[in-house]
Amino acid sequence: MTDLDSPQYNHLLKVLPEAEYERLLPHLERVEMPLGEVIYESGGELRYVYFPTTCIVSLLYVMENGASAEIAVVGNDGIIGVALFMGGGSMPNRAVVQSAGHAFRLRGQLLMQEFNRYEGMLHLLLRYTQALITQMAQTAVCNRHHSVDQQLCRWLLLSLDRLPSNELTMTQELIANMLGVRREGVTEAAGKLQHAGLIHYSRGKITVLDRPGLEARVCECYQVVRAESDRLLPPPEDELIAL
Amino acid sequence: MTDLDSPQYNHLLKVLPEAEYERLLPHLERVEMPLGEVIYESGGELRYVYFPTTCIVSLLYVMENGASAEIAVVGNDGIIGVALFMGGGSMPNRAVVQSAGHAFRLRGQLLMQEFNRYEGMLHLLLRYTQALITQMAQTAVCNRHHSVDQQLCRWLLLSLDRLPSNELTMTQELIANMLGVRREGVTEAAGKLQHAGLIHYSRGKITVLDRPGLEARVCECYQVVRAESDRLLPPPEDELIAL
DNA sequence: AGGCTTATGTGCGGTAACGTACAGACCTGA
DNA sequence: TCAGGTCTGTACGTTACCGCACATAAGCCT
Repeated sequence: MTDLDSPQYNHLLKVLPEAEYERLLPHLERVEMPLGEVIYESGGELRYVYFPTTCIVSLLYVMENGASAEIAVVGNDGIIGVALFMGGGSMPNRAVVQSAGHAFRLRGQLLMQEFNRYEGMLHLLLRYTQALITQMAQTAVCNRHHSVDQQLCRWLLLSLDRLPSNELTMTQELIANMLGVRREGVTEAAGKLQHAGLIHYSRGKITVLDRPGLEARVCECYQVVRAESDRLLPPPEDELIAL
Repeated sequence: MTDLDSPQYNHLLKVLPEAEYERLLPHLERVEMPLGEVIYESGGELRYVYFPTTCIVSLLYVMENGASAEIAVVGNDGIIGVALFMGGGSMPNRAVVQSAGHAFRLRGQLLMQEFNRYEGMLHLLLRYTQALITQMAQTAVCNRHHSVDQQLCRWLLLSLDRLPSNELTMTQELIANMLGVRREGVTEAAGKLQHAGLIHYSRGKITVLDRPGLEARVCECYQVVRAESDRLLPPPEDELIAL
């Protein structure tokens, strides 16, 4: 397994052709990503893009009345700031650190140079964006058709996939914001999972005890997203054992 | 206003640089798009991309149990087959003709040549994809937080924006499939709108009588999608009067 | 005209999630 | 050790939507 502190703990940086990675390396700046930090505000300018390594970032949409919903989640499998190379200039949603850790950031201009000049970066980023689109679409479907219980399982598994351990720091209140449901709804759903022995949590720490158990309860949405991501961006070989 | 039968009735083809459009023109094949036709099946291969002119195509996700939900809608503002140039190869969802009409199709290989060789096409398509992403994200939020009434307004307005007339051929049953709700729910919501004098419908024909009235009832989601689309891809000048 | 199909309207009980309110548990720091 | 904040558990009435069942109505074919 790649070192947790290396930029290559991020999958995109890892699978980038050697030459392109070497060019970027001197410009990658390791930054702390504390819980709750807002990386981008909706409509804000895109100075930097971020390659998460040990953190997880949520793409949130916040509505006029303050209600919110998570649209997608990005960890060491991806990049924050897709709108930059898509040509949008600004993000249409907010990006918030959902799980503290680190990321490597890169000036937008530098990424664009690489994106415009060399095929490797372009194709890689576009493939990742395609996976991100799948995740968003699946979120829409899940919001419509599945219960809070199922969505909680999906959310836990998606987070787990992006973390080195089986423990996450996250209050039920925050999870509720992500899922766009009431805090009490999460309490109830989480209570069931705890009762079934699948997780253990206390005051903002959730430990997953039985991952297969979660997978048995989750709706199809999780597997769809997972399968499409794996198809588009095969995980680094040294992680295949963990599957 | 551009001729309904011209490829340039499609906005993307219209704003494409002259030289690139000329190159594509001989390869654009006008095809009939009958109501209900499945353009792509989920997971299918992408032989052609489609530039709708007078038709509307829905991107649908169909679940294991048969329930469905519309993720986005594409008309003369866009292109069907984004996954091709994103590198996915296959679509993760189904594309169905939601309103009959015509489109121009192009072999995937030809689009890719243009995409890889000339900047105009690449940047244009990426910007459109960014708008599509916004639409998907907003669909996810709308599914979570808004009532069937509001969603119906949004859906009608999005469809209306992509049609030359104010009449659409669409049963309540089909609308229900798109929104992922019960047919009876649509009946009720549509009844309210009809009662308020905003629309008139009978047996699969819906006529919008009072567009501003719909806009007054719709949730913020519609305007967000509309604004972002206009920002990323300004509509052709000869349509600006209609705003 | 008559019968079939398809589209729409309506009503009723069931349920999942909501809004609100509050109580207990735990953690931290004075 | 006590106070105050944060996190979690629980309870209750309300609402929106669901699932089903059935009635009505409009078009279509022979």
